[in-house]
Amino acid sequence: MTSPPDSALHSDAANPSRREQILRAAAQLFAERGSRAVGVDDVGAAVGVTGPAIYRHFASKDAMLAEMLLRISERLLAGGTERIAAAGDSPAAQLRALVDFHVDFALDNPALITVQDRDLGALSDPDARRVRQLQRSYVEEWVAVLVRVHPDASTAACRARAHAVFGLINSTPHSAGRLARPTMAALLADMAIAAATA
Amino acid sequence: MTSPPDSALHSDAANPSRREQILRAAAQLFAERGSRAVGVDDVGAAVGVTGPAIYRHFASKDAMLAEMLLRISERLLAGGTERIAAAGDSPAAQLRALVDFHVDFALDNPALITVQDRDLGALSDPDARRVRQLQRSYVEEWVAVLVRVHPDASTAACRARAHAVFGLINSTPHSAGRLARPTMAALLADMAIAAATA
DNA sequence: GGGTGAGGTTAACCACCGTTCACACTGTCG
DNA sequence: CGACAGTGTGAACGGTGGTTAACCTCACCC
Repeated sequence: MTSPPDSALHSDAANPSRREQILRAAAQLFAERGSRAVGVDDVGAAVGVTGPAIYRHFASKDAMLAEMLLRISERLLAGGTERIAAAGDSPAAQLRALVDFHVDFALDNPALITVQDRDLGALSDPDARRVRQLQRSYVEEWVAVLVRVHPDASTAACRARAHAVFGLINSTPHSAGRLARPTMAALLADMAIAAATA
Repeated sequence: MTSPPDSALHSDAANPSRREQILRAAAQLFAERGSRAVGVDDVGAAVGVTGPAIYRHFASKDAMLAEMLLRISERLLAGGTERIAAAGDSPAAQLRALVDFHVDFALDNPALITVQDRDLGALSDPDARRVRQLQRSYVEEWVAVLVRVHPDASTAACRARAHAVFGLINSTPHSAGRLARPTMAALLADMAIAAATA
């Protein structure tokens, strides 16, 4: 409202639509308190409107959470696919690419990381199924690479390995901002590679 | 009820008091759905009583959660202290002792691990402070060891390292039971050591 | 200039859930 | 036997919070 240039009707990263503002604010609040502890009034207040105004943009509070989690899973899966393709054939290079990608994502979106594994259970059954399917696909990308890194290890072991590496990298929200971003990124990536290749 | 030997009035691990049964059932339910999504009636039903019966054993639902989290933090802190003392002077041996301890704890109590970092925010302010203080003490035990393992690294970096290792080991609830317990324990411990010493 | 549609507001509705209450049952102890 | 403590029950209360309804306003456009 104060800034004149709102070209069309929609978002542009720097000038996000109301809908986008709501999703971002909700992600932040959900990460801090958990989705069930955050009221629609809280989300509204965070973007300067009242609670019921939310319903002009989302069918329900659950739909908001569903869209949030679906987007995260899709971004991770798409990003993983892309990075693997760009990394060439070497398993080590592919692993490094995946690690770097996931570290960047986690450092850029700590709130999303938190919500993703805390509030999955709050989704409706069909939404939860869809999100889990995307997550599974992403995990399997990692597993495929890890199987090539450890030719004599079982797939199950590689899957456990992948989850462990996710846990390591996703610890970011817990050790918030005490280290400069590049330092933190390098530390996490080194640890992740070491754990994944141990 | 089926087993005759209920010597005094109280618990004995195999024959836990009603109070203890409630805490265990609640931990399980809280881990599965999140404390705010679990009703008092659910907890009651899980031990074969109605919801209000809970109040014969706990002052409130929040008090239940508080006791649960306090116990976890205390067990971790006490266990860590004990294992370090028993490990001798070598930093590498102390690290190995901490890792083995934490891996065992996580594999034995996946539900508690989940609740601990998902529902801390649901605690009342004074309870949350107390739990965080215990957690911090436990983290600092790890940091002290890690500082000796990495003499030229900053304390802040070692703290981030500790959180990352926790994330790695605490991934257990996500990769539930596909691997035999000893295999899983060895895998996690090896990865944790590799990450911690990278 | 009046119809239209997008986006907000306030007030009300309603379901759910933590908590309390009044009462019942069962043992033990004096 | 009768008090009493411990534990459980069903019913009721009250707050919270998601959702809907009715109404308003403004930008836009033929």
